[in-house]
Amino acid sequence: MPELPEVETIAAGVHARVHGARIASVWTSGKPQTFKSPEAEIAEALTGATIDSVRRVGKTIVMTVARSGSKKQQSPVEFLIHLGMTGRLLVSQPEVPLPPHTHAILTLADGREVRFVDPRRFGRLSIHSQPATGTHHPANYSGPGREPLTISLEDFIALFRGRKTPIKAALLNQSLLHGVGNIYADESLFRAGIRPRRQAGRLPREELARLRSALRDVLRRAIKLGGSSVSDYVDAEGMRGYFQIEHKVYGRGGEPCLVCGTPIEKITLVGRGTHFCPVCQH
DNA sequence: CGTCCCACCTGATTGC
DNA sequence: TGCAATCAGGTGGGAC
Repeated sequence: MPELPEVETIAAGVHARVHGARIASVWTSGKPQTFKSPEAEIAEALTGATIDSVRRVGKTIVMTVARSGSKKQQSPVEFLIHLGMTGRLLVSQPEVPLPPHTHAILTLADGREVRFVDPRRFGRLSIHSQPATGTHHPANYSGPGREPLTISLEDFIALFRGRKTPIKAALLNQSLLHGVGNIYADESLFRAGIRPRRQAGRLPREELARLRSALRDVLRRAIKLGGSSVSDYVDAEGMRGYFQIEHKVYGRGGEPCLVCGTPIEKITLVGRGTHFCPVCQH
């Protein structure tokens, strides 16, 4: 479900509400598929720890916790939350009824609950212990991909060099770029005037430059509007985003292009619904 | 290694 | 109305 802007919105919202809070207890659902680390390990690492920060890396939410305690300084621990298609991370008062498909609850010392809810169970939870000292590089949460908001033009162009795959498939490939999913791939290609089936490696640098800035603009604007709520996406407080109002092609198959009036085409590409304007995109 | 395709799940919507 | 088919914001693994 959620792509970079939605995950960014959720992580920022959860951070604002819970950083500095102590985790009093942890409950997990026992659905094995959800947990990439053993549930006991997750519960043990988080119980009694303090939440330092919650941030986004690619489409992954990284909660960093510290276990200050009687023992000497312990290594920091990172709780990784990937939302899959339908995952939600909510901060709720305990009296708010538990939604169906709740798979983990971190109960905070003040009684509030951080809840992970995920009907389709494509989401994943894992725990990651960092070495306390040393010169290791940061954990490779989402593979080697680059962040689309900070990558330089030269590096962006280099990502696609020699690739025969359609540009849309390349945008969705998380080992190239982090955080781009189906909505923002279609929207950025429309804004850059590029057809989704074009071979990535054959796009001239001028078009790739347009694509890079279109992608940045779209992602930044979507973050400003709190993400896209297509069906059930909500932020940490259960609020919907508003970027879907500005979608120009995603979900608009058959409807007139907002620029030229031609019906938007919907095709299947790399197994995903793909929307584009046959006139505005070349 | 690069690329394609399917499996993994539930729920909402569409179509007969 | 009822029920089956189809479609969803993602990823990881196996086949080629």
